[in-house]
Amino acid sequence: MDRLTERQEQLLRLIVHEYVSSGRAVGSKMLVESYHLSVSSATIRNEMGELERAGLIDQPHTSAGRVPTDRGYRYYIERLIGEPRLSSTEEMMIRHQFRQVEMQLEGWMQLAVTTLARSTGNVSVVTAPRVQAQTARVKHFELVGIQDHVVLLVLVTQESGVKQSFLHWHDMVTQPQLRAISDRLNTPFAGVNAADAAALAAREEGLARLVAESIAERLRELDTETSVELQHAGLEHALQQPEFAGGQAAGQFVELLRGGGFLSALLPQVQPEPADNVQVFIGTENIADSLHPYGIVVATYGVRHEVIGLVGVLGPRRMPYERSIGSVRYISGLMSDLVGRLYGAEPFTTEPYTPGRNTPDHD
Amino acid sequence: MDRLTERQEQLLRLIVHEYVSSGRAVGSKMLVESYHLSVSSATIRNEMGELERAGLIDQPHTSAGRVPTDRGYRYYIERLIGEPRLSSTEEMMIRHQFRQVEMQLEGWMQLAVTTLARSTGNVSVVTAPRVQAQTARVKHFELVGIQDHVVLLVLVTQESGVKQSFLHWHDMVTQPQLRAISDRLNTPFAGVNAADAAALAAREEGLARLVAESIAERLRELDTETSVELQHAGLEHALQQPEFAGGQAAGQFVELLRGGGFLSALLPQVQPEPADNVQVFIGTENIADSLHPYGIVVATYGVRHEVIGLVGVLGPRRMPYERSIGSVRYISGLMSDLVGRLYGAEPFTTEPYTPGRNTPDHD
DNA sequence: CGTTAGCACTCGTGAGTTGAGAGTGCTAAC
DNA sequence: GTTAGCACTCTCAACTCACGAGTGCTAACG
Repeated sequence: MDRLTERQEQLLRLIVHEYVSSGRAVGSKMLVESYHLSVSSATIRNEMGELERAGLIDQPHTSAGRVPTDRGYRYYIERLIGEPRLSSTEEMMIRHQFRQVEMQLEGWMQLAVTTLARSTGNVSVVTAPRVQAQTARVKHFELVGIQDHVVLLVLVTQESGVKQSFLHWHDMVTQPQLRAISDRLNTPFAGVNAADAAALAAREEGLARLVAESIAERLRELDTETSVELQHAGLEHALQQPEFAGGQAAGQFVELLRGGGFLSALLPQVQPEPADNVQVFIGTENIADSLHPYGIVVATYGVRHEVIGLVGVLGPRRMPYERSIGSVRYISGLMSDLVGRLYGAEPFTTEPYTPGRNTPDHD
Repeated sequence: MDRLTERQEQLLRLIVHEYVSSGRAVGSKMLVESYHLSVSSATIRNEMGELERAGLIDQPHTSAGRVPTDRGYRYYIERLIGEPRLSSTEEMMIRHQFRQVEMQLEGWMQLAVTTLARSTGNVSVVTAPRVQAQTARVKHFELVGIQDHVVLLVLVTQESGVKQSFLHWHDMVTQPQLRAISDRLNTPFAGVNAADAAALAAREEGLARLVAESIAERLRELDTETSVELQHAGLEHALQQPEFAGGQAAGQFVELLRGGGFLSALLPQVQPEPADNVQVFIGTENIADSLHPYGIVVATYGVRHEVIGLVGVLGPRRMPYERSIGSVRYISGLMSDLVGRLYGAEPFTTEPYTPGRNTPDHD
């Protein structure tokens, strides 16, 4: 499509703004009046005709106002809003809240998702950062007796992942016994991957074998893990939107979000790198049909090539993209920074993480 | 209120059934026709007048049919449905599903909540069983080096609770160093409660002090822990209900459920013991105003006096109480049984857990 | 040639209107 | 105690209808 004239762009901007905030199709006369434009409504109509021919806006029916199309939103985002940022006071307030919470991933995620929901008035989602290493390798494991027949296995991998599971053993288990196994096996298991661990397990007997097998099992899980946990917040906002008035649409939306279909539909179209790169998918731009009714603003966060999580905003196609992009960018930068501090100082880091321009560099 | 006549009870039963399934106020003529009653609609009207005078049913407006009041539902539950059970094939299918899942609390809870939601067509909730001991005492702790400056503390209490937290230390930490601390402190800390732990911590220095303080902190958390996690499922069902048509009501509902206000509103009115005792709260019977619009069917599950969790169904006042009670009772019995197996064989158990009559005793 | 006033036309929306239907209570007869 | 009949009430869905917001087109204007 060719570049629009200055005035057409201005017009498109107004239409998007007005439609997003009011939810009703916007007409020429109303636009002239409420924005005190210096041209008549007839001129606006002519220009609107242009925009419609360019496929940027659409009318739901004759004699209704115009509504932005997916392409219209796209043009708006690409060329009309630049790189939106939150106001500095807002950034400060968010930063301040993050400083309150202790140095724990859980808390950060929780805070990120609620902040984002509040800031955008839409549903926000976040996933835990996932280590990108192809194969998990043992760093260290520990056995803790919980009950006579129950043992807790805590497995720490070289990728800084911690995984725990309960083992049930038919005989009584004592702490010294566990200590002995742990002492004997930790050395041969160091640096071992799932396949190796399974091989090692085959040579063991009794409880030690159960432990070794369980380690192999956990490693396999870490390698093949696809079920990333999705946290979300702000569902109550979305349900207020007229788009979800009928129980039908609302039900589908909730199902998508909670049933887990959302992530698997979204992930294929998200570029994992570079982090903090905000990506927007509007309506039919989404690959998966199930996402067509929605607008999505996401960014990945984390340490380059190593740990990557997802943070984003989900709502009806009619959503405040400018604000959402700004918020997602800032939150993702913040999360990258925090995760970088947690993982960044590690020896296995090969490339240092460079904070993006939206990352707070002083506090 | 005095006992109703046989026919009045039958009538109330029909009204409840009809209203719950149709959602529309039920009138005399319609009742006579669709249930082929052997009396005329006029007689029904007279009887309905009685029921209305007794406060069991109500008409939303003149010339509308009747709708059960909270007291009407209460009467229905107390005297008209006995002790509802699921069909044996249904119980079998549920039991079968539980057998598929591994011996892990997480999985059980997940399964319980989804099964209950599907079975009742409403929102279901479940909390993890919480140990009832007044003061948590250390059984054993373990330190695992995660990174140079990060240590994972795994604390096991005598009540079989496992709690973990990350410690950040300004200097580099090695595994032998951790081993030394763990060896030295595990003995004096055995059986210690929060206050004692804090006292012991005061005598330590450096990293050991950090560890000891963190243990004391965790114990204190276990003692005062009020924020029980609530899992829920079946939100999509509830949103289909006409009661939640407007975004307003739906938003409040979601907020209640996810904002955590629900549990703190519910808990004060739930009797924790005995387990598997199904309790029903209808509309204004709920103490908290925020719960007035809803009907709630809950039971506690777990081991007597020791570990207690909550499982239940939440929906609009118009909900299938009979079915919900049956489902909740069965699921709670199942969960009690499972938790009993996990905790029951423990030495700290003083009274053996006796499975209720709804507990599967053969499999 | 861009802009604008005027005009004819479309069509969704919301406010009334209206009739059908479902409901009720009451009364008198069975 | 039951029921047929009746007068009455009130919701609901359908229908009409005028309004207004919107459009595109055309002709005139600077």
